[in-house]
Amino acid sequence: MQTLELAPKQKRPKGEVCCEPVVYPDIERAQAERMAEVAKALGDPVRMQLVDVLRKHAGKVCVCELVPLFDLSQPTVSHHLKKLRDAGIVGSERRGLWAYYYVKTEAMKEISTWLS
Amino acid sequence: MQTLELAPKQKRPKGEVCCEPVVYPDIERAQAERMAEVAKALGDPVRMQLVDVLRKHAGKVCVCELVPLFDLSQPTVSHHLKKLRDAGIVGSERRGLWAYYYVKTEAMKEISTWLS
DNA sequence: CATGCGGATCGAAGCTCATCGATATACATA
DNA sequence: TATGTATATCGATGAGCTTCGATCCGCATG
Repeated sequence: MQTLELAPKQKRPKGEVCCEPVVYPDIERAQAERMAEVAKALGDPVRMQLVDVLRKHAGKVCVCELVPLFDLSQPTVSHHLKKLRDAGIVGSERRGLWAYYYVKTEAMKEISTWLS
Repeated sequence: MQTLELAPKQKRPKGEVCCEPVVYPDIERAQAERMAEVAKALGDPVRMQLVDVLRKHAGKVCVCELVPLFDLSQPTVSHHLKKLRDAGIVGSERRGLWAYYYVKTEAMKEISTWLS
Protein backbone atom coordinates (compact mmCIF):
# COMPACT_ATOMS: atom_id res chain seq x y z
CA MET A 1 0.00 0.00 0.00
CA GLN A 2 1.08 3.44 -0.86
CA THR A 3 0.15 6.89 0.29
CA LEU A 4 0.56 10.22 -1.34
CA GLU A 5 2.33 12.79 0.71
CA LEU A 6 3.30 15.82 -1.22
CA ALA A 7 5.36 18.63 0.09
CA PRO A 8 4.80 21.70 -2.06
CA LYS A 9 7.85 22.54 -4.08
CA GLN A 10 7.13 26.13 -4.98
CA LYS A 11 8.48 29.05 -3.05
CA ARG A 12 5.83 30.84 -1.07
CA PRO A 13 5.64 34.60 -0.67
CA LYS A 14 7.05 35.72 2.69
CA GLY A 15 7.86 32.07 3.39
CA GLU A 16 4.27 31.43 4.39
CA VAL A 17 2.71 28.01 3.99
CA CYS A 18 -0.87 27.81 2.70
CA CYS A 19 -1.79 24.70 4.71
CA GLU A 20 -0.67 21.31 5.95
CA PRO A 21 0.28 18.70 3.34
CA VAL A 22 -2.60 16.40 2.49
CA VAL A 23 -2.33 12.62 2.75
CA TYR A 24 -4.75 10.40 0.88
CA PRO A 25 -4.37 6.63 1.23
CA ASP A 26 -5.19 4.25 -1.62
CA ILE A 27 -7.81 2.42 0.44
CA GLU A 28 -9.94 5.50 0.83
CA ARG A 29 -9.41 6.25 -2.81
CA ALA A 30 -10.87 2.86 -3.74
CA GLN A 31 -13.84 3.32 -1.43
CA ALA A 32 -14.51 6.77 -2.80
CA GLU A 33 -14.45 5.37 -6.32
CA ARG A 34 -17.02 2.73 -5.45
CA MET A 35 -19.23 5.36 -3.82
CA ALA A 36 -18.87 7.53 -6.90
CA GLU A 37 -20.13 4.62 -9.00
CA VAL A 38 -23.26 4.41 -6.85
CA ALA A 39 -23.74 8.17 -6.81
CA LYS A 40 -23.39 8.29 -10.59
CA ALA A 41 -26.20 5.78 -10.95
CA LEU A 42 -28.35 7.92 -8.66
CA GLY A 43 -27.29 11.11 -10.44
CA ASP A 44 -30.13 11.16 -12.92
CA PRO A 45 -33.59 12.49 -12.06
CA VAL A 46 -35.37 9.52 -13.58
CA ARG A 47 -33.27 6.99 -11.73
CA MET A 48 -33.50 8.85 -8.44
CA GLN A 49 -37.27 8.89 -8.80
CA LEU A 50 -37.33 5.19 -9.67
CA VAL A 51 -35.43 4.43 -6.49
CA ASP A 52 -37.72 6.71 -4.52
CA VAL A 53 -40.82 4.96 -5.82
CA LEU A 54 -39.40 1.51 -5.29
CA ARG A 55 -38.36 2.07 -1.72
CA LYS A 56 -41.76 3.49 -0.82
CA HIS A 57 -43.37 0.26 -1.91
CA ALA A 58 -41.98 -2.22 0.53
CA GLY A 59 -42.63 -5.07 -1.88
CA LYS A 60 -41.52 -5.39 -5.45
CA VAL A 61 -42.95 -3.19 -8.17
CA CYS A 62 -43.84 -4.30 -11.69
CA VAL A 63 -42.16 -2.52 -14.61
CA CYS A 64 -45.57 -2.01 -16.18
CA GLU A 65 -46.39 0.29 -13.25
CA LEU A 66 -43.14 2.20 -13.46
CA VAL A 67 -43.18 3.07 -17.15
CA PRO A 68 -46.32 5.26 -17.08
CA LEU A 69 -44.91 7.34 -14.21
CA PHE A 70 -42.56 8.99 -16.66
CA ASP A 71 -42.97 10.69 -19.98
CA LEU A 72 -40.50 8.25 -21.46
CA SER A 73 -40.57 5.23 -23.70
CA GLN A 74 -40.51 1.73 -22.25
CA PRO A 75 -36.99 1.01 -23.58
CA THR A 76 -35.69 4.12 -21.86
CA VAL A 77 -37.14 3.15 -18.49
CA SER A 78 -35.74 -0.34 -18.97
CA HIS A 79 -32.34 1.19 -19.66
CA HIS A 80 -32.43 3.20 -16.43
CA LEU A 81 -33.45 0.16 -14.42
CA LYS A 82 -30.52 -1.71 -15.87
CA LYS A 83 -28.13 1.04 -14.81
CA LEU A 84 -29.47 0.88 -11.28
CA ARG A 85 -29.12 -2.89 -11.26
CA ASP A 86 -25.56 -2.73 -12.63
CA ALA A 87 -24.65 -0.42 -9.77
CA GLY A 88 -26.12 -2.85 -7.26
CA ILE A 89 -28.83 -0.45 -6.13
CA VAL A 90 -31.84 -2.49 -7.21
CA GLY A 91 -32.59 -6.12 -7.87
CA SER A 92 -35.12 -7.72 -10.20
CA GLU A 93 -37.20 -10.84 -10.47
CA ARG A 94 -39.23 -12.35 -13.30
CA ARG A 95 -42.69 -13.78 -12.74
CA GLY A 96 -44.19 -15.01 -15.96
CA LEU A 97 -44.61 -12.05 -18.27
CA TRP A 98 -43.79 -9.47 -15.64
CA ALA A 99 -40.60 -8.20 -14.13
CA TYR A 100 -40.48 -6.84 -10.60
CA TYR A 101 -37.87 -4.50 -9.20
CA TYR A 102 -36.94 -3.72 -5.61
CA VAL A 103 -34.37 -1.58 -3.80
CA LYS A 104 -31.39 -3.31 -2.24
CA THR A 105 -31.41 -1.70 1.16
CA GLU A 106 -27.79 -2.65 1.89
CA ALA A 107 -26.62 -0.52 -1.02
CA MET A 108 -28.64 2.47 0.13
CA LYS A 109 -27.34 2.06 3.64
CA GLU A 110 -23.77 1.81 2.35
CA ILE A 111 -23.88 5.07 0.41
CA SER A 112 -25.84 7.03 3.02
CA THR A 113 -23.46 5.92 5.75
CA TRP A 114 -20.43 6.85 3.68
CA LEU A 115 -21.81 10.32 3.02
CA SER A 116 -22.87 11.04 6.59
CA MET B 1 -50.58 20.39 -7.37
CA GLN B 2 -51.06 17.23 -9.27
CA THR B 3 -50.42 13.59 -8.68
CA LEU B 4 -50.03 10.78 -11.10
CA GLU B 5 -52.27 7.83 -10.50
CA LEU B 6 -52.33 5.43 -13.36
CA ALA B 7 -54.55 2.45 -13.65
CA PRO B 8 -53.10 0.01 -16.17
CA LYS B 9 -55.21 -0.17 -19.28
CA GLN B 10 -54.03 -3.45 -20.77
CA LYS B 11 -55.86 -6.67 -20.30
CA ARG B 12 -54.08 -9.08 -18.01
CA PRO B 13 -53.84 -12.80 -18.58
CA LYS B 14 -56.29 -14.72 -16.38
CA GLY B 15 -57.48 -11.38 -15.10
CA GLU B 16 -54.52 -11.22 -12.73
CA VAL B 17 -53.06 -7.91 -11.63
CA CYS B 18 -49.28 -7.56 -11.49
CA CYS B 19 -49.29 -5.13 -8.58
CA GLU B 20 -50.98 -2.15 -6.97
CA PRO B 21 -51.08 1.10 -8.95
CA VAL B 22 -48.24 3.42 -8.06
CA VAL B 23 -48.81 7.00 -6.95
CA TYR B 24 -46.01 9.53 -7.16
CA PRO B 25 -46.69 13.10 -5.98
CA ASP B 26 -45.02 16.09 -7.59
CA ILE B 27 -43.45 17.18 -4.29
CA GLU B 28 -41.43 14.01 -4.01
CA ARG B 29 -40.58 14.32 -7.66
CA ALA B 30 -39.07 17.75 -7.05
CA GLN B 31 -37.10 16.55 -4.04
CA ALA B 32 -35.82 13.57 -5.94
CA GLU B 33 -34.66 15.87 -8.73
CA ARG B 34 -32.72 18.03 -6.30
CA MET B 35 -31.12 14.96 -4.75
CA ALA B 36 -30.23 13.71 -8.22
CA GLU B 37 -28.44 17.01 -8.85
CA VAL B 38 -26.31 16.48 -5.74
CA ALA B 39 -25.70 12.82 -6.54
CA LYS B 40 -24.65 13.74 -10.04
CA ALA B 41 -22.02 16.11 -8.69
CA LEU B 42 -20.76 13.31 -6.43
CA GLY B 43 -20.94 10.77 -9.23
CA ASP B 44 -17.41 11.25 -10.45
CA PRO B 45 -14.43 9.54 -8.79
CA VAL B 46 -12.36 12.70 -8.73
CA ARG B 47 -15.10 14.77 -7.15
CA MET B 48 -15.99 12.09 -4.62
CA GLN B 49 -12.33 11.94 -3.60
CA LEU B 50 -12.13 15.71 -3.37
CA VAL B 51 -15.10 15.71 -0.99
CA ASP B 52 -13.56 12.86 0.98
CA VAL B 53 -10.27 14.70 1.39
CA LEU B 54 -11.95 17.97 2.29
CA ARG B 55 -14.18 16.54 4.96
CA LYS B 56 -11.28 14.73 6.59
CA HIS B 57 -9.52 18.05 7.07
CA ALA B 58 -11.82 19.85 9.40
CA GLY B 59 -10.44 23.18 8.24
CA LYS B 60 -10.21 24.52 4.75
CA VAL B 61 -7.80 23.05 2.24
CA CYS B 62 -5.77 24.99 -0.29
CA VAL B 63 -6.19 24.15 -3.98
CA CYS B 64 -2.43 23.88 -4.31
CA GLU B 65 -2.61 20.85 -1.99
CA LEU B 66 -5.49 19.25 -3.87
CA VAL B 67 -4.07 19.40 -7.38
CA PRO B 68 -1.08 17.09 -6.79
CA LEU B 69 -3.34 14.41 -5.29
CA PHE B 70 -4.58 13.61 -8.77
CA ASP B 71 -2.93 12.84 -12.05
CA LEU B 72 -4.83 15.70 -13.62
CA SER B 73 -4.11 19.18 -14.82
CA GLN B 74 -4.79 22.18 -12.58
CA PRO B 75 -7.64 23.44 -14.82
CA THR B 76 -9.35 20.07 -14.58
CA VAL B 77 -9.24 20.02 -10.79
CA SER B 78 -10.50 23.60 -10.77
CA HIS B 79 -13.36 22.50 -13.01
CA HIS B 80 -14.35 19.73 -10.62
CA LEU B 81 -14.26 22.06 -7.64
CA LYS B 82 -16.55 24.42 -9.49
CA LYS B 83 -19.03 21.63 -10.15
CA LEU B 84 -19.07 20.75 -6.47
CA ARG B 85 -19.58 24.38 -5.55
CA ASP B 86 -22.40 24.81 -8.09
CA ALA B 87 -24.17 21.85 -6.51
CA GLY B 88 -23.83 23.43 -3.07
CA ILE B 89 -21.59 20.67 -1.74
CA VAL B 90 -18.50 22.74 -1.07
CA GLY B 91 -17.71 26.37 -0.41
CA SER B 92 -14.58 28.39 -1.13
CA GLU B 93 -12.69 31.35 0.19
CA ARG B 94 -9.87 33.43 -1.23
CA ARG B 95 -6.87 34.48 0.85
CA GLY B 96 -4.39 36.39 -1.20
CA LEU B 97 -3.08 34.17 -3.95
CA TRP B 98 -4.62 31.04 -2.53
CA ALA B 99 -8.10 29.58 -2.61
CA TYR B 100 -9.40 27.35 0.16
CA TYR B 101 -12.25 24.88 -0.15
CA TYR B 102 -14.39 23.21 2.51
CA VAL B 103 -17.32 20.82 2.65
CA LYS B 104 -20.75 22.23 3.42
CA THR B 105 -21.90 19.77 6.03
CA GLU B 106 -25.56 20.67 5.62
CA ALA B 107 -25.52 19.49 2.02
CA MET B 108 -23.91 16.18 2.97
CA LYS B 109 -26.42 15.71 5.74
CA GLU B 110 -29.27 16.49 3.36
CA ILE B 111 -28.31 13.86 0.79
CA SER B 112 -27.33 11.18 3.30
CA THR B 113 -30.61 11.63 5.17
CA TRP B 114 -32.59 11.44 1.96
CA LEU B 115 -30.90 8.21 0.96
CA SER B 116 -31.18 6.51 4.33
C1' DC C 1 -48.89 -23.96 -33.26
C1' DA C 2 -50.06 -19.12 -33.91
C1' DT C 3 -50.84 -14.90 -31.88
C1' DG C 4 -50.28 -11.32 -28.43
C1' DC C 5 -48.09 -9.12 -24.69
C1' DG C 6 -44.34 -7.50 -21.27
C1' DG C 7 -39.82 -6.53 -21.15
C1' DA C 8 -34.94 -6.37 -22.82
C1' DT C 9 -31.65 -5.33 -26.36
C1' DC C 10 -29.83 -2.94 -30.51
C1' DG C 11 -28.28 0.93 -33.35
C1' DA C 12 -28.44 5.65 -34.24
C1' DA C 13 -28.91 10.63 -33.14
C1' DG C 14 -28.02 14.43 -30.42
C1' DC C 15 -26.39 16.29 -26.27
C1' DT C 16 -23.36 16.54 -22.13
C1' DC C 17 -19.13 15.81 -19.87
C1' DA C 18 -14.07 15.27 -18.63
C1' DT C 19 -9.96 16.72 -20.07
C1' DC C 20 -6.32 19.47 -21.94
C1' DG C 21 -3.32 23.58 -23.42
C1' DA C 22 -3.60 28.32 -23.77
C1' DT C 23 -4.84 32.32 -21.74
C1' DA C 24 -6.88 35.59 -18.43
C1' DT C 25 -7.11 37.47 -13.77
C1' DA C 26 -5.59 38.90 -9.47
C1' DC C 27 -2.34 39.44 -6.14
C1' DA C 28 2.66 39.72 -4.24
C1' DT C 29 7.19 40.75 -4.45
C1' DA C 30 11.28 43.20 -6.11
C1' DT D 1 6.26 49.09 -12.75
C1' DA D 2 7.74 44.60 -14.13
C1' DT D 3 7.82 39.89 -13.01
C1' DG D 4 6.21 35.68 -11.01
C1' DT D 5 2.70 32.78 -8.94
C1' DA D 6 -2.03 30.65 -7.79
C1' DT D 7 -6.30 29.99 -9.58
C1' DA D 8 -10.09 30.56 -12.93
C1' DT D 9 -11.86 30.68 -17.53
C1' DC D 10 -11.95 29.60 -22.56
C1' DG D 11 -12.20 26.69 -26.71
C1' DA D 12 -11.57 22.30 -28.63
C1' DT D 13 -11.74 17.30 -28.67
C1' DG D 14 -13.12 12.82 -27.82
C1' DA D 15 -15.79 9.80 -24.87
C1' DG D 16 -20.04 8.81 -22.71
C1' DC D 17 -24.96 9.41 -21.87
C1' DT D 18 -30.03 9.75 -22.69
C1' DT D 19 -33.39 8.91 -25.73
C1' DC D 20 -35.90 6.86 -29.38
C1' DG D 21 -37.96 3.39 -32.83
C1' DA D 22 -37.25 -1.14 -34.29
C1' DT D 23 -36.56 -5.57 -33.11
C1' DC D 24 -35.84 -9.69 -30.36
C1' DC D 25 -37.00 -12.96 -26.60
C1' DG D 26 -40.17 -15.60 -23.48
C1' DC D 27 -44.20 -16.72 -21.83
C1' DA D 28 -49.34 -17.27 -21.92
C1' DT D 29 -53.53 -17.90 -24.10
C1' DG D 30 -56.53 -19.63 -27.62
